[in-house]
Amino acid sequence: MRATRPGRPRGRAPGATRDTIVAAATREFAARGYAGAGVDRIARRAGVNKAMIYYHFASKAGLYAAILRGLFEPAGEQARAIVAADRPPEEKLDALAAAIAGRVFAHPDLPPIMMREIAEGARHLDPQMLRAMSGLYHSLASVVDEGQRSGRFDRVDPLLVYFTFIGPLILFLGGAPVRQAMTRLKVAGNWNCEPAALLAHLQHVLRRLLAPADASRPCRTRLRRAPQPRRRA
Amino acid sequence: MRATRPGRPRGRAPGATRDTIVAAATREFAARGYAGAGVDRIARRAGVNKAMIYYHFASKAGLYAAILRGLFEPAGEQARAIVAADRPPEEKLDALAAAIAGRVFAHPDLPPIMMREIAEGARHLDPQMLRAMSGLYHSLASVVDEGQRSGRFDRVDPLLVYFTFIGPLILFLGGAPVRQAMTRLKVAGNWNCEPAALLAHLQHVLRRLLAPADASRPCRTRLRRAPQPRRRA
DNA sequence: GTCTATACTTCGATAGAC
DNA sequence: GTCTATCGAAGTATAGAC
Repeated sequence: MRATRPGRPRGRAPGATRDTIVAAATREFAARGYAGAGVDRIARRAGVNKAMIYYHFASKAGLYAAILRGLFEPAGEQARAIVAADRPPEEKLDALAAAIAGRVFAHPDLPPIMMREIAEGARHLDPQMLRAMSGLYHSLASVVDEGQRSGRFDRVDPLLVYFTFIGPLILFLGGAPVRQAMTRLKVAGNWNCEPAALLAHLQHVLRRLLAPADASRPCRTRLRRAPQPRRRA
Repeated sequence: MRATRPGRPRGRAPGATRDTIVAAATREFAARGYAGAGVDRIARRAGVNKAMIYYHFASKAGLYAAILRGLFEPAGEQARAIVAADRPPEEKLDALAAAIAGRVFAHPDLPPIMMREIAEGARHLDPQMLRAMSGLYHSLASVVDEGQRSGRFDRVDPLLVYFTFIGPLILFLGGAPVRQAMTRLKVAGNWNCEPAALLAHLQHVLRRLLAPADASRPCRTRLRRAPQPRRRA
């Protein structure tokens, strides 16, 4: 462990400048998107000279990629550990949901960044990062599959299960500023709830969704192969 | 009905230039966001001179606002009509889901634009448009409330019901390009399903979520007032 | 209504002193 | 590692002819 060098501006420890930049840039990218973010603004936010950003990260794109790596990559390992555990699928599902949600709660910048990255067709994501993102889905899918094979879960397309969980999670948390604006507008009484309540709700939804069906009602949500109906490439 | 004037470039009907610009700009904004979109690129996409955009819309911001108005405002009326109908709440809920989903299916540019606007904290949305957006929620909330009062629906926070529906819808449809990229990467077997299957799934989720609970199990997802746990203003 | 040419600004990136 | 100064590209917007 090295001590802070006295001669350094603001008395920063080695490597601290880099971290400061990453933190500031994460917030800037989350708030304004890749195109909307300004290197000048990031530097001002971080209290760092703009040239330092290029010294450490070579380019705006390099900085952005470094941030995405740090946000997405660690998530997969945690998920894999949960899947590998020796527990009933119901518990694994709850644990998986809690782990993913906990990660997002801890990183409020993640939802806006993910929403934008999705909206942009993952333009800034290299194959490696795409794999990292899909790993989360595969973890959940394998738990769902496990439960379905043993007859403890109803048959529902794992992809739809995944989006049923991740969709509300991301949109709700990323939408907090909008809901605040609506609350200020007196447009509704209560436009928010605690993170813990959101997680409990999503776990509840998954349990009800995957509860074995009554024999009488056929399941309508089966996996289907489909042509792309969208016009954009 | 006026005929096309022969002297006009490309033989456009009056008002057609404006519509052409709107169509091209919608795709550009959906693909690259407000900041990322270029007036030059929009003009090129539309096959129109850049000056015409300023002639019709005064500014990039004006063009964007016009597009948002056209996308968001008509949605609310359809929803209100469904709520007002004399039908059991289960059917209203299904109809509401179908109407909202149908609108999004018909406008593939809507999900990316909404995701970005949410991520940006609705920076480009004026109070009027915020009200238009919240109207959709209020319609669904009143149906949920109706069903809960009559004991046909389980007690779940309407806000969470709303996000449980809209979250997967937006994220799944907006994420189609990303899933295509993942399919190309051979990262998973099937990363897609038909719109109709998605709608059926979401209706199924809502039905199961709102099905009256067994008397034995207490409902954990109640509405709560909460302080803002997020650091961004 | 349409087009050309251009003014003005912002922004990513670099050179070079310290 | 840090800072100042600046270049060049890209982008929004306008003036003015037709």
